[in-house]
Order: sequence, then C-alpha cells, then structure tokens
Amino acid sequence: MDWREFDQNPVSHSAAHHLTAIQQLLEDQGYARVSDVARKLGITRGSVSVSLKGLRQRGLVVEDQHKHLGLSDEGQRIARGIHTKRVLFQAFLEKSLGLPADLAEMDACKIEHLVSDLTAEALAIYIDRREDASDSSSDREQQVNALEDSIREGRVEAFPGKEIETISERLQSSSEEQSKDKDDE
Amino acid sequence: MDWREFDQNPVSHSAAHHLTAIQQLLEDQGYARVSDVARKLGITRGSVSVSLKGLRQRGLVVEDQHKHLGLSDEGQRIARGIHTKRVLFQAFLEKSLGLPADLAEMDACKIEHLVSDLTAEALAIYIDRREDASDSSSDREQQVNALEDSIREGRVEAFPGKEIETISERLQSSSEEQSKDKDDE
DNA sequence: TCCTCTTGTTTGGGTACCCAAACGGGTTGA
DNA sequence: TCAACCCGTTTGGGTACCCAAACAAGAGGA
Repeated sequence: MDWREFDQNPVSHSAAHHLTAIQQLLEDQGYARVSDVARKLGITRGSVSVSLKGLRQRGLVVEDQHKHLGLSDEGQRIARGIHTKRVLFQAFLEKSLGLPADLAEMDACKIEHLVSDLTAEALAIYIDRREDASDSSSDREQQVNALEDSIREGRVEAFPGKEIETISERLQSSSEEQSKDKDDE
Repeated sequence: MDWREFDQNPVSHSAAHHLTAIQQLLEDQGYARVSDVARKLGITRGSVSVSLKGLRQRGLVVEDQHKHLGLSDEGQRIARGIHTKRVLFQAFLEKSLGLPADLAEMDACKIEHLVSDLTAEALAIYIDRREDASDSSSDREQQVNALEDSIREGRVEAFPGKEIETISERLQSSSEEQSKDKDDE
C-alpha cells in the first residue's frame, strides 16, 4: 500500500477548513467574504484569496456579484461530511475514550478530513449501538478512571509505556494469525 | 483553537514513515541504507537523502562509517510510538468498527502520526477492557452486519446520509448542552 | 585494466501551503 | 473633496515535500 495516499484526499486539511469556515460563517452571519474567512482561520487575506481561487476552479466555492462567497452543492456536501466526521470523532474520543474535551477537539480536528466516509459511517453505527445498549455514563466513568490511573502512573510520559506496547503486540500478532489463516484457505 | 496545530507535530507524515521504515528494515534485514529506505517508501534516493539530512540534524537518525542508518534513542521512541498507534487504530477500525482490513490499514496509516499519545493510551485501555468484558466476536459480527446493511442501502454513496447526520446532530447538541451546564457552574 | 552496476549526493524544477507588502477600488466621515 | 479605512488581489519570499538528472565513488566481472 502506498503510504502517500494521504495527500490524494478529496480535500486537503487547508481546503477542509476553508470550506467549513464558509459554511459556518453563512450559518452564523448569513454571508462570508474573504476577510471573514481569513479572520476565522487566523491567516492573511492574501492566503485565503489564493486558496479560494483554487477551490473556485474546482467548483466547490462560488461567488456572487458582491464578492459574497457560497458553496456549490458539491462544496456543501464535502463541508457537511467533514463536519460530521469531526463531531463523530470528537464524541467518540470524549465520551467513549474519556479524553478531555480540548484534546478530543484537537485530535478530531487533525483527522476529520483524512478518514474515509465508510469509516465515519461505521463509527456512527458503533456509537449509536453503544448508546442504546448500555448505561453509557457509567461506561464512560470507568474509562475515565482507567485513563486517569494510567496518567497517574506516569505511563504517558514515555509513550508507549510497557503495558500499552504489550496490548499493541498482542493485537498485531493476532492479526498476523488471521492473515495466515486466510493464506491457508 | 488554532486549526494549524496539525503541522506542528513532533514529526511529519513523511518523517514518521522514514523513521518506521528504518526501524522495520533493521528488524527485517539487520541494516538500513538510503536506497533501502527509498525502495521501501517508493520514492527516489535523492528525496530520502535530503529528508534524512534533516532527521540527522534533529538527532533522530544516526549513521555509521559504512553509511548504515540507525535510530537514536529518541528516534526509536518516536518510531515505536507511531507503530503502536498504527496497530491500535487498525485493530479498532477492523475489529470494533468492522471495516475491511485494507481500509482499516489505510485510515490507520493516515492518522497514526497525528493523534496524541494520550489518545492512543486511552484507545489501548478501551480496547483492552472491551476484549475482556464481552464475547467480542459476536460483537464484531453485529457491527459488520450493521455496516453492511448501511452499505447495501447506499447510504455511503452520498456521505453523510440522513441517518448518520441525525446521529451527528444529536451528538453535537448533547455536547453543547454539556458546555452550557459547565458555564452555569 | 576497463566497463558496468549500485550507492549517496547535489541541483533545478514543480506543488502546495504560509506570510508580508504593495496596489487599486470602494465607502465614509470630516 | 479628500484623507482614512476596509476589501480583495497580486507579488516576492520562505518551508516542506516530491521528482528527474547528473555526478563521484566504490565493488566486481570480463
């Protein structure tokens, strides 16, 4: 598998944030201009101007006669998809893994545009089923406690600690067995 | 929160793969040279030569008198961490979310270097607890079935479909409630 | 010895981002 | 009317990657 698949995504990290920024500005204030996007993303107007030129050529962003920005159908679809992925991952990291909200937000932001649609779909189904099935609050509490124990013991300081690496090795060897079984078929 | 945190990671996607490639080559064949790394990553020797110059300056990669590459302690720690994260995420995507192995591998590869150590730690704990707790095979089967239903219904074609977006909206509004509660305190 | 192969490096070109700075067009208050 | 200001765009510079191509150095085989 080519490890460089990462940069042949539908949209880059930068593009993802430009699109979602426009979408959010439209929701919040009814319009979006280059300056608004620049302010929201914390970069210069010049950078946004250039980036949007590309997105306009790709047909994701449109502009009316008053320099007001909008999203094409495809642009909307992409922006919605990214937003959905962010929400799903943030919720999973926070509620299932027990991570603090700010860290969950940051990690979700980093990966939102990278994961495939099918992965997001599967995560949604997974979260949905867990929520129905059990008293998730006590579940989450247990996870938070386990995590805090781990932090207290200082394992995270030198990642990966011994315990986590044992788990990782076990997972790896079990998946190797599986692929061996597959070869035997 | 600054959305550009993504590029101020300990190592870039490229660097991550250079380091893990060296580590794996050392395991597999006992040595690693520029050409070996280039072959493994599918890029030219020239690119690897330049990239490794930077990693050597950062003290992550070392070189003996015979042009044989190695990892410093810090380099080893980073490579091990990335590898561990890849294994954890791949296992989660495949076994808990029921994704096909190749997709799980691809998505894990994309995010392995981005997630924080604490997130990986939490995921390890999470996986570990689930494995002990329940008959995970039937769990996984259920998840796979649910996912296949979803695919059959063609929801993934136009991501995000209605159902998944409903879940996402619910998650979002519940987390907004939470932060409102926090403000009231 | 000489030819050939492999190896590692350097160089010039390309892409995708970012910034700072300058410029031209509007709007607005004095 | 005109200076002050905000807008969007363009331009030159910087970083981090990639490639292709040219080079020098070493290792062998004929």
